[in-house]
Amino acid sequence: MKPLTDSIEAFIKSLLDEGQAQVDVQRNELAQYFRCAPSQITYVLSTRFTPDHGYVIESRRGGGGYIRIVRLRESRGSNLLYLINQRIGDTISLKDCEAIISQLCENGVITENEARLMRAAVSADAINLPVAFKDALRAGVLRAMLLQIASRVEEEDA
Amino acid sequence: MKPLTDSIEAFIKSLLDEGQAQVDVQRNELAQYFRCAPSQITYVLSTRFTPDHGYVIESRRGGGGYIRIVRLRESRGSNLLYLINQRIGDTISLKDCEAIISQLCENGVITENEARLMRAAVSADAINLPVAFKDALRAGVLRAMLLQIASRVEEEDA
DNA sequence: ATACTATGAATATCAAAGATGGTCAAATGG
DNA sequence: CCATTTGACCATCTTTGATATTCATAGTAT
Repeated sequence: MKPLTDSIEAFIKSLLDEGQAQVDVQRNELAQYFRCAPSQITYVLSTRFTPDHGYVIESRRGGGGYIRIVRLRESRGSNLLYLINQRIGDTISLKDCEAIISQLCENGVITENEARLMRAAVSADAINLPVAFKDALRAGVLRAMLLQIASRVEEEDA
Repeated sequence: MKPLTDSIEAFIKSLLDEGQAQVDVQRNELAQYFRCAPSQITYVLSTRFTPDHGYVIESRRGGGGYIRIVRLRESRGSNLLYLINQRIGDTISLKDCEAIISQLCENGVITENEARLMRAAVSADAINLPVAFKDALRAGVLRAMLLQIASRVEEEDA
């Protein structure tokens, strides 16, 4: 008996294979379709659709709520997925951050203004914590921003 | 099923997009149009048209009553300084951050992509700390980014 | 005329109900 | 032991309805 997890995973991926970079699903609806507990859906998403696997999840509760599964784009030139999953660990220094941000800017992945914003967000001023925690916090902030960049739809560019 | 709130919000914004800085509506009339309880209108206004979002509401009860939605168009510099020096204190909630970021985007101070980056930087995921500290850290990160934006104002003003 | 009152026409408030998704630990199964 | 599956409980967002408040106007008493 193949576990449900695999079917649910395959089903979601089939939705994404229709060319879209993202799909919205309703947790309860999906759960009903597969006759399983709603938390099963959460389980599949949290084990098979992580940034590690090249996806991010956003969701909204309440009436009209949804879960959005976004496929991260393969970065051209700059290896965003590598940066997110390997390069940044639990902590990262300010210097390393700046190197990464500058590189993204030079490769045209982000604009000069976006680079400035990112530098500000990871700066020592922004992160007002004991030194021991700064690098950990910085890792989280940088990763979140890189995930955002990786989920941008491929289009305009500057 | 998209929630009514979103449609009502969009409708009001479309009214404002016709060049006017303000628009008067009648709560009951709007509610009838959307086939919802009048208090639904109040709900939308109080959650999506706050001063942080860049709007103020005035209203009058009784015969000939109305609700006036005024869009604030601040000069960029002064609004930024207000946000940096007054609005953001030692702590700020995620919701308030998001309102402020949306407002900057709607007023053309930042691009859509920059807004996304900023939201990512202050998101719950980015700031991996005990709840008690999140809001304090967030204030630092947002302030640092706003300072960065303020420092570019001179150059590209139209 | 002036002041007061009654009435109807709006909006405000607030709590409850409804509609989602999230979390976590326990049960289950290979 | 590890991955899956479930269920009870929680958090958040939307929608509604009952009740309170405010305002304009018409009517009434003096």
